[in-house]
Amino acid sequence: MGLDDRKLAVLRAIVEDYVATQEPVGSKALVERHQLGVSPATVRNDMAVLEEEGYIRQPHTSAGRVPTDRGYRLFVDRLSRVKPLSPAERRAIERFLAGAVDLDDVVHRTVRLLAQLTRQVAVVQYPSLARSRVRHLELVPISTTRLMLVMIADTGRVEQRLVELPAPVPADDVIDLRRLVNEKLVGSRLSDTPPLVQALIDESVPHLRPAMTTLSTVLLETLVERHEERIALAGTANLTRGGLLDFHGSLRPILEALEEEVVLLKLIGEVEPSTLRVRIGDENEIDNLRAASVVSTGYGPGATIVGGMGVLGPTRMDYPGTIATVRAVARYVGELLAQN
Amino acid sequence: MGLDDRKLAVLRAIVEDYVATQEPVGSKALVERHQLGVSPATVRNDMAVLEEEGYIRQPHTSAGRVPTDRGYRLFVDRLSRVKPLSPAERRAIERFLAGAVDLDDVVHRTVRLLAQLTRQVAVVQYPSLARSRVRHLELVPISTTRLMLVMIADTGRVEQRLVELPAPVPADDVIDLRRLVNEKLVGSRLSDTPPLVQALIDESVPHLRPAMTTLSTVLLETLVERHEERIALAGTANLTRGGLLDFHGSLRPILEALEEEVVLLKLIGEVEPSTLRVRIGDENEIDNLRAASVVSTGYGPGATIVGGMGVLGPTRMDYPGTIATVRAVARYVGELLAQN
DNA sequence: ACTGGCACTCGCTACAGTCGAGTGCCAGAG
DNA sequence: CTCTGGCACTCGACTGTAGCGAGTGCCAGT
Repeated sequence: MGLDDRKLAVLRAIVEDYVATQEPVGSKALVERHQLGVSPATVRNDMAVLEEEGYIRQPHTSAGRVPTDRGYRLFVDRLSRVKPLSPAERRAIERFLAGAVDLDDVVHRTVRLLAQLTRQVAVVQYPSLARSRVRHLELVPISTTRLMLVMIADTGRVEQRLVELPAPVPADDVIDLRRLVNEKLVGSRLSDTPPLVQALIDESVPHLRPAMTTLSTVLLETLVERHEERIALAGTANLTRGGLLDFHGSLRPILEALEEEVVLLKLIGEVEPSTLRVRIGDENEIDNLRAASVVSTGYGPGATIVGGMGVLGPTRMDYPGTIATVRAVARYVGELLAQN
Repeated sequence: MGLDDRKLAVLRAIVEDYVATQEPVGSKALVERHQLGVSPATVRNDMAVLEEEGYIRQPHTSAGRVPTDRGYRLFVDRLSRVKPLSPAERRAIERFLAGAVDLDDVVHRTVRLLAQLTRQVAVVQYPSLARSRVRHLELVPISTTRLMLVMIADTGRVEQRLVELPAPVPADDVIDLRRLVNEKLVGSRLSDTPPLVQALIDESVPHLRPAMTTLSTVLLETLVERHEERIALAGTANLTRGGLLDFHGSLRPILEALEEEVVLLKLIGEVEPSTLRVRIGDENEIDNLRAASVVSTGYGPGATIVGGMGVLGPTRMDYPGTIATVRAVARYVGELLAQN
């Protein structure tokens, strides 16, 4: 229960040393590397208490201590101070993102940047369509029975889909269709479109109705319900950093999880009003990731949140550093989006 | 030099057994599992010759033999018969690809399919823009000084880019611009556009020239020169299959290579008239992949080739099976593209 | 409440010995 | 000339033993 200040200091020291050295840390080494002002024996007693409370554990009887997931949690919640980014890092972020020409480019650069700065796996969700507004819809005739539907969202995201029309539609009608859908849908949230789309069908002049129905179906099915979310990933090579000591010796489950878009979305897509989320080991809902930790946050222009981004690494990671980096990158990207 | 038929049969047996068991194979086991019709001693003599010629080697003095890259090469070139796909596999391919609604979808499904069937890492290049023809160019005004340029290629690929205009351009002029670029460029190969684009600028009426210049720059820079090629990847989790025995114990270099688009393009993008290419271990130009083999081929509607696809795995892979799968998938995708 | 001391645990390393798979070579048979 | 059986040899894998040392828990003393 009562964890006095020194015990907390000991826990902090253990976490820091273990993260740095990747080896179980013993009482003697601890008093040497940190100014705790007490003897190893005293530290041992504190350690015994910490172990009893489940914050640290011993891999083997004759080894030092290692933080448990619970220990990391306490560390993150109460013991770590935010580690301010170095000017060099700030500059790197700015420089890296400044050159982006495109939304795709922004996302791409961001994910690489995150991976590089944290030396871990980075995940970035494209601005969610559900949270975007329609800026423009374009219909491009490919043949008399085929249209390419292009949707441009206010976040800069562009999606396209081929539409197979039930019957040939002359060029003039395509113009009408384009005008209609734009009039009705521009400015609305994609998540709010279903009723609007229905109205669109109902209000169409009869000879346009079949085409409009197909068009609407595609609009709803693919743009709203399906593809919906896209994800960018980078830094998987960083998983091999710890020489397989992290992740309980097998990258398999991690790599598998990273291949599933759904899983990734779960990881970083659940954007809550809260600013930043840290999930440590067991706290992950996804079984395959029980050996990993995830630091994630939402991003977007101003206070709005249009998507998530995050970083995945071993539970034994530099939490303060990672948190600072993720937060900073998210803010920069948000500012960048706000400019457009 | 003279490798008589039996020696070749021995080599084939060694490759097959080693691929299957992942363990060095000895003379005794060989005669047991294959009907070679001779005694272990004879096989040993043959093995000695094969080793001298560099087709196999011994990991340790008291171990069995393992094929060398050169051995695999000989096996692929002269000893393996094509392994026909099982009907189940054929059906899987058809079913998997049939549901595709979109080019993106096709590529996405293809890469997953390849990874699943071969149980290795799969790479698919999107239809190369350089090899595509322009079907349509669309300009969507975002603001008075911003246009969204959308290009639709005849392969179904769609690319977009934001264009920052040097000065505001009224809506009417946008229409003119659109007409002009479409008149000039539709139907032409992207790789042939540079001169056409130049002509476009020269022939523009003066007041459109600045806008046209910017537009052309973007067109060339981003669509032709930069993004250019896109790549889809799947199955990285399969790298962990061999329990790190493959790949000389470290996935690091492989994962690193797979993160570089440029590298991937080198892998599968160099599409030659030849139908299918197998690069074994050392034969790879990319240092990081010296421990891996790559089976790649081009694909496209009919005889045209619009992109590449391939599979990467340990040198110790099932070449006949992989080759058959890659070839079959590429053909199906080609047919699918031809239908559009 | 902290400290020094001490006995104890147990993983790691080194070393020796055994086992066995696999080889190379050779003499003899076909 | 080719193949075979036999035999001695090599060397990695595995086992068991022993010593080392980091680290602990506990206790008596300040």
